[in-house]
Amino acid sequence: MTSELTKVYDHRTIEKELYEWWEKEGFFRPEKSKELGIINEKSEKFCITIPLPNVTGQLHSGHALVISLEDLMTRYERMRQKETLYIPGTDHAGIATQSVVVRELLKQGINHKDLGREKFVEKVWEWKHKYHARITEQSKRMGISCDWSREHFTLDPDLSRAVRVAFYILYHKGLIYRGEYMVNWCPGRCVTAISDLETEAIEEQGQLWYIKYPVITKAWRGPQHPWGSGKWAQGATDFIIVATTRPETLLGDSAVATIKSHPKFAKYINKEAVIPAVSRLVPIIVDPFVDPEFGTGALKITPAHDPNDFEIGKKHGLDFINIFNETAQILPGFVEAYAGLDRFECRKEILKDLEKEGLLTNTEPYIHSEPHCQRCHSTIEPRVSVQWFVKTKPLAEPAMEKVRNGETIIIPEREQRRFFQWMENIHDWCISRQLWWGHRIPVWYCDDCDEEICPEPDVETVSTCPKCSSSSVHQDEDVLDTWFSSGLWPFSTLGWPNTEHPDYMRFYPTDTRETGYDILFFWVAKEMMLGIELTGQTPYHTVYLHGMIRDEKGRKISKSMENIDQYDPLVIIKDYGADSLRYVMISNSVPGLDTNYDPKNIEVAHKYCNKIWQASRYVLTNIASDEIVPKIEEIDLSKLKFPDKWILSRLNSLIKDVQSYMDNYDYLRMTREIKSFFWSEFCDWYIEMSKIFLYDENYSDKHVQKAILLHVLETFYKLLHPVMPFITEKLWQSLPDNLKTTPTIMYAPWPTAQESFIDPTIEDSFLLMADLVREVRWVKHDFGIPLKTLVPLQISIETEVHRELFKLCRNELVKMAFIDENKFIIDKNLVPPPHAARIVLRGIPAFVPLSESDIEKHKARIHTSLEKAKNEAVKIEKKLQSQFSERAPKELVEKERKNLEELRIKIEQLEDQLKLL
RNA sequence: GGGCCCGUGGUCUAGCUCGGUAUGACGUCUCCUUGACGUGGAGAAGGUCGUGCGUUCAAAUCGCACCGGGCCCA
Repeated sequence: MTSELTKVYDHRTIEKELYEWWEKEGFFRPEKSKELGIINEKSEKFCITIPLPNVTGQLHSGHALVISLEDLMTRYERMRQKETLYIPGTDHAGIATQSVVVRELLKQGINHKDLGREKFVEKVWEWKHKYHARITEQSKRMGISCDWSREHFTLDPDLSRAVRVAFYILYHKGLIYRGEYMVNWCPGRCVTAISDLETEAIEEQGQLWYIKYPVITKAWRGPQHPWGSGKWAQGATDFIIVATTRPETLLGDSAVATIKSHPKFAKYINKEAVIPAVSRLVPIIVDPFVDPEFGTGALKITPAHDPNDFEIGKKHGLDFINIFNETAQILPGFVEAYAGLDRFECRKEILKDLEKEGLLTNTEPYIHSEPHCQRCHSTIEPRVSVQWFVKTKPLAEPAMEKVRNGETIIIPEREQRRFFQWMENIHDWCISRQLWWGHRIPVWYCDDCDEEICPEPDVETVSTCPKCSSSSVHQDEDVLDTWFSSGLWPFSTLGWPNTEHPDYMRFYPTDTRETGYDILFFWVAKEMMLGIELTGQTPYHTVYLHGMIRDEKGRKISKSMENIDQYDPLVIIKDYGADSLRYVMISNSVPGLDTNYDPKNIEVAHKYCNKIWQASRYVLTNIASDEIVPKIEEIDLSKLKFPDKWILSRLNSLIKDVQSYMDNYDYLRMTREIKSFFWSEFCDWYIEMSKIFLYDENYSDKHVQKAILLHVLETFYKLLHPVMPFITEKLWQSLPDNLKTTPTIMYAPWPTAQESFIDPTIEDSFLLMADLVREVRWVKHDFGIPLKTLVPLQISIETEVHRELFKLCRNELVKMAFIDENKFIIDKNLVPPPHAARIVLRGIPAFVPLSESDIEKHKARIHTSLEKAKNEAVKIEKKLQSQFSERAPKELVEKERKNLEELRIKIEQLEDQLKLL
């Protein structure tokens, strides 16, 4: 075996090469583990599908977290000898991709509408091909162990067929319908309907305008002069005043509403008001929706342009008057002067004219929240239009049931409450989008008899109407919401609708959905609803929701930030390596909570890598290339030395703890404990103690320590592998061949604890020794004695237990504290020698006899610990004097008493020492 | 308007379900060129756990109110 490890850890020389090797060997494919005999027919399986990224996107901190967590889960389960499949893929991202391409074309002076649908879609495909490789390449840099041979794209033929089948089934069950409803319309760049979830409410400083609408009376039968003449309302005597934030919509008003008991306006109920500008006569109605406290207690009703008014309009059978074209410009036919104006320009004009006509009574500032398009940030224009919807209520109930009965659990638990809240108040899901990029709605219409046709999924196109045989039929122009195809992801990627597909039979339902809490409703809810409806099963048993990655101050990370590079995963990987990035992601994330990513942490992780590297170098350089070191199972346990027993005890405790953390998704503690074991126990103590034996020319059983060094390393690599796949694989590969039973650490069996190695007495003895070593070193420090100068030590033992503990660690104590072995005395009731430094540990007095020298430092230190002990004692005394002693559990009181007793002994001994000095 | 989350040494962070001497890291300070590592080793200092009231023998943890930051829904 060779130990050709470079002097310093350098991720650049290992990561890329290893990934290529893994991929080339096909280790990510479940078939490979079968071939190698790692798993068999009886093995359990584990399957997870990636939260599909946008095909034209690029790796950002969110993806880095996703991949870190999911690959951790995947590699862990794979090492647990499960047949493991992690499915990658990408999403066509309808609106996002289309708008990017539209913009790009515009830069070239091409309007996509001029290009036409077919040509445009071709262009988008070109774009897709160009960028598809990017996110894939970047994911690979993270070390993702997914099966690339099973990669999917939502617009590929098989997944498109899944969409057709899903639509067909839901349509014919009546779960998909077409209807005229008010939708969120983006009149900006997107020019399409979008779902509630695609909007975001932004608080804005707006205005509330008070507008007088004249009321028809016997004396005044309506305007006699044209709008804008200044005399439009001349002669009117009665007015109803409405307050609005959107005066331009009055062009589409079809009623004015108030409440029955309105002090001023009640008398106008059932009369008619005249809408300014358009001179339309509309009824004055009563509706409980009107809030008497708000504005004037009267509302203008614009059923076609406000969601509340839409409901009121339907209830009262009002006219739905659309005043805008698709980009929210005023249509002709209302007031010619306004035709073609943008909604905000029109607002200005109309206000000017209202003023002129004396109809604007008041203006006040008003903060209100308005929905904006998440993509292009335009103000949403509510619009009545014909759209396709999924009936969600019948789908939501079974999904909630699965969560209620625990078939699917959501982590963390409070997200479950959020899930229910949303599902209980779910609205029908608008699935049509006025785009060209996506799955075209598989419905045709007959131009002659208006028949609506949703043919069998494999019918490519409909050319004749089945009802009237007309050949004049056309397909719906719209495409489906991207989340419709994403909602099928956990099963469409496994071969559905072919339920005989081997992947579907083996891996469905999948095991885990890992994603951000921000898309619980966008996506997880839809996967659950569609999955249960279409496959009869919940698509996964666990939903793990992670938080958002923010900067170290908790701010959102955005491209426009200063120093954005230090948050860019690609830059981080280049400079520090994927292992370090993954470590930071995993060791700082708590389910459901946002993570503040502090660039400093990446340095810490990188140092950790180097430490791992260096410790491995120590071990490997101590083993000759032709040396055969036995495995742990092969060594004679009676030859184990104290440090060996101790580290094996610690290692097995660690394995146990890690297992429990993994079971509870507590990755923070898992990584923390592995690191502290490795650094503070294995490196700081075991490796140091191993030198006692390895560097002793008279010691002939060095193979024992070597075997243990290798065993601990090997186990440690395995425990850490799911977190840091590259460095662990690299170092694991450099271990002697007889230790390895698999070609890659990816398949090496996950460690299980061997209880028989866990020995509390040994651990206790170690702690005693470590404390004493520390104290002796302090004494040397205080008296200016070089660390390696041997000093005498006398320990006064009172109990057999202590004698036993010291007996165990005697040799190591002498070596680690640099004690003069000839002057090392452990005995009962030792009398303190003159001029000795005294050490107090657990009430065991120990002395380091010294010649008289500078003792001030030592005195000062004793004073400090005396103070500390006294303060502590006072605290406990107070506690014991309170009702604590009567009411607290006996064990606790007892424990405190014992603490106090020990402190008192300590104080006494320290005081003695001060006197002696 | 309704709901949720967060507020812990200079900085970031765990703990809060289920109350019992506050976790880890960075930074700071002291000492150490020890044959894997100075990207290292040995130590130290630093916290009224946002504020107030309450429950309790005991509150970072439970309850209420308030302040500050964020998110979601209407």
